[in-house]
Amino acid sequence: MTSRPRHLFVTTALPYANGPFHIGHIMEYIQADIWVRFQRMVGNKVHWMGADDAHGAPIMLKAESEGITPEQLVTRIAADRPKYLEGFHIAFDNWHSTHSPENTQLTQRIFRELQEAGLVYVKAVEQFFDPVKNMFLADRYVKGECPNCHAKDQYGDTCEVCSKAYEPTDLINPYSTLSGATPVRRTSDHYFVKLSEPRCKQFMREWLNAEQNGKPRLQPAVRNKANEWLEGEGDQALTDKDISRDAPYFGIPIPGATGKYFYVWFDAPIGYLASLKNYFDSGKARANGEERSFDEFLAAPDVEQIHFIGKDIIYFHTLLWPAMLKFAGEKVPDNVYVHGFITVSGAKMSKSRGTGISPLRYLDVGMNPEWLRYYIAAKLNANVEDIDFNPEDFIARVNSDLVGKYVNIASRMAPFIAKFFDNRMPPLPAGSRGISAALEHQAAIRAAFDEREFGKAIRLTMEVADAVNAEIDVYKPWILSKDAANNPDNLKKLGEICASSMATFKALTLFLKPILPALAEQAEGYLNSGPLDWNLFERGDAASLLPAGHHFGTFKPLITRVDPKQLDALFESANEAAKKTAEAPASGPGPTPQAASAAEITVDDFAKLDIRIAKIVAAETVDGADKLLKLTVDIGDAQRTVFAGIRSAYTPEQLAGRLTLVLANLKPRKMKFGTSEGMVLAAGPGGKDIFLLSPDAGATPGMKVK
RNA sequence: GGCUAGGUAGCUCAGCUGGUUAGAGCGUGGCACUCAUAAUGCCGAGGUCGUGGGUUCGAGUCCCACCCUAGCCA
Repeated sequence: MTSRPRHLFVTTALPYANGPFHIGHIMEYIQADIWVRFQRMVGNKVHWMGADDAHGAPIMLKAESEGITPEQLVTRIAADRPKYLEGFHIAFDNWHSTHSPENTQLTQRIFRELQEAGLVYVKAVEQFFDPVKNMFLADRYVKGECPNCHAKDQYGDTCEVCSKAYEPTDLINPYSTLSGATPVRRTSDHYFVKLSEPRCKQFMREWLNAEQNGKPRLQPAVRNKANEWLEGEGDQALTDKDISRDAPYFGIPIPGATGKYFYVWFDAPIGYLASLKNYFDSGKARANGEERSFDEFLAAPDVEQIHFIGKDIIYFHTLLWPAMLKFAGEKVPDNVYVHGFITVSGAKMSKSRGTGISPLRYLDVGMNPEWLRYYIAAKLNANVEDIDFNPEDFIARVNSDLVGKYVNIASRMAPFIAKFFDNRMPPLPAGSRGISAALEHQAAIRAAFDEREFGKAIRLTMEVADAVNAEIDVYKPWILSKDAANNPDNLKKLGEICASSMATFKALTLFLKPILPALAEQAEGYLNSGPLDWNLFERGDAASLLPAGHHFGTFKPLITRVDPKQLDALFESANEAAKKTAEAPASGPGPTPQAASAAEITVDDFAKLDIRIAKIVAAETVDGADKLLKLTVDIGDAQRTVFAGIRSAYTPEQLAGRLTLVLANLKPRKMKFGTSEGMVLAAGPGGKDIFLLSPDAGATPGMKVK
């Protein structure tokens, strides 16, 4: 507050425009949104840009399979974005697209500047070419037999069976996954950025290890990782980056090179700048108080350029992107803040297993977006760590902290204030545990927000809330209120605890405001305070928090508790949605839902499934899991333990001794209760309607299904 | 395989540059209270800080090895 405001150009990773947001995107946005709101509350100027990452072969192919143009696909996906962003109170200043005139212009400009800097060269590359689709094939579109262990149907980069890495051209009997055709080798000129050049490496070395505002610009884990890539030797050495793709490709044309396009990862980060340019050109920046032009702003030394990203794209943001900007003569990024992934109940997100949480479903089942914001904030810190969404933990955390501790303070004081003090602020007592705690912690809370240690900010905030609740218990206002009407001493004491509680409540509202903007706004309504910001603590004394005589608004319940049933609904619908996508993957307007079936696979794909007749030797319930049964199955040559989510439809007694089908080569999965070594096959929508498959008479355990 | 990080109470996590009986919240057991959205307060149980070595007067905190988890190897 005393220093000049910082000017922050903030971005979050551009979501790939071939699908809707998932919980991972939302987590990143929530992290950045909290940070951005906090920065605004301490008086800094923030410009937060988002955009769709629209280019690349996957989008082109997906559009083609739906019979629409890539532009139509991208437009359709983009149309859904506001639902999510508004739904979770994500306050971007601008949302744009990499498929835009701004991005074309900037990308081509940066490319030319890199050329002039002597960092671009052309080299012939031999690659597989699909003679049917008439296009070059990226590694993931080529499959064949592993040259090392001879496993069939391995991708063009590494073998999933023996983990051997190789070139796609090493595959035996390769085929295109797009057409099935045998690809031919063909040579084409590609453009490369010379990252391996000494001055380039020297720059990256300096950039990676530099300090920013007296602190390392990168988190230590990120810096270590990037340094490792940068300093690698031999076959680990940093290689030049291939930045071109041949037509057909959905992307930005390379100037002066017919039939060549920029690889999507070249123009994607430039999309940050394109969104910023669009923000300036459309007048939004000016409306947001920024008087400079786009070019002035981008080059200004006082503007900090900060990227929030996930740990999967560290390479691009800490090596390629800074180097691109540097040698194009642009200002380089100041910070890259990296976060981990979000898991659900310890399992990695997986649409096919239905463990992911759909953000839209979350809103549809009526859950409060601020619950999720709070929960995620409580788990976030500045490290590159994965965080886990645990349903029980979620309920406990939200209900206990937000309802039981924070909102409860206003809720338990409001009636007294209305009844005994004409809904006005009584005079503060000399000492107050709550206010002291708030004043003591406010600087640390502020620092924690700035450092993205949101979990720490919340811990400290809850300490303040605990202090007030304990203080209320000492005063016992419910006893004071009994004769306060004709006992001046008790009336005074009642006033003290009301005043202390409400002043602290105001501070707590401020602390939580970056995380809970809508709730804070309601609380501000009751506090009749106007929008709170960190100026509240400028004077640092208790009396300035909330002056005596201040008139409060009408108290209304601020937030409801989480109902466990809502979480059940969330996961049920997630499971149903997952089943639907499993049945009709990316089919768009094709067959009707009832007729929907899975995408076509080959006999070879089917052969990968080791489905066997199995005898259920034993079945038992699992303590602590009301959906699971623990089954011991005989699959011929072995007995396996399998956990099956069929308890809603079967009792252990119904199962013991019967035959069924088991997928025996499913990767074993560790669960809270043990390891599940296979999957029992069943059909049905769920609940009581789950139907286990059975073989006809005569089948014996171990027989393979084929 | 190499590398990067992490493994602290049932659960989720704090523990700064090594220093007295290792902390919090949730959950759990008991008590108190009833103003409040069955909210709140107090007391208690619960950890050989992944394992094994080492350095040190002293290590969850430093070093080595190993095990497990996650991720990266573009």
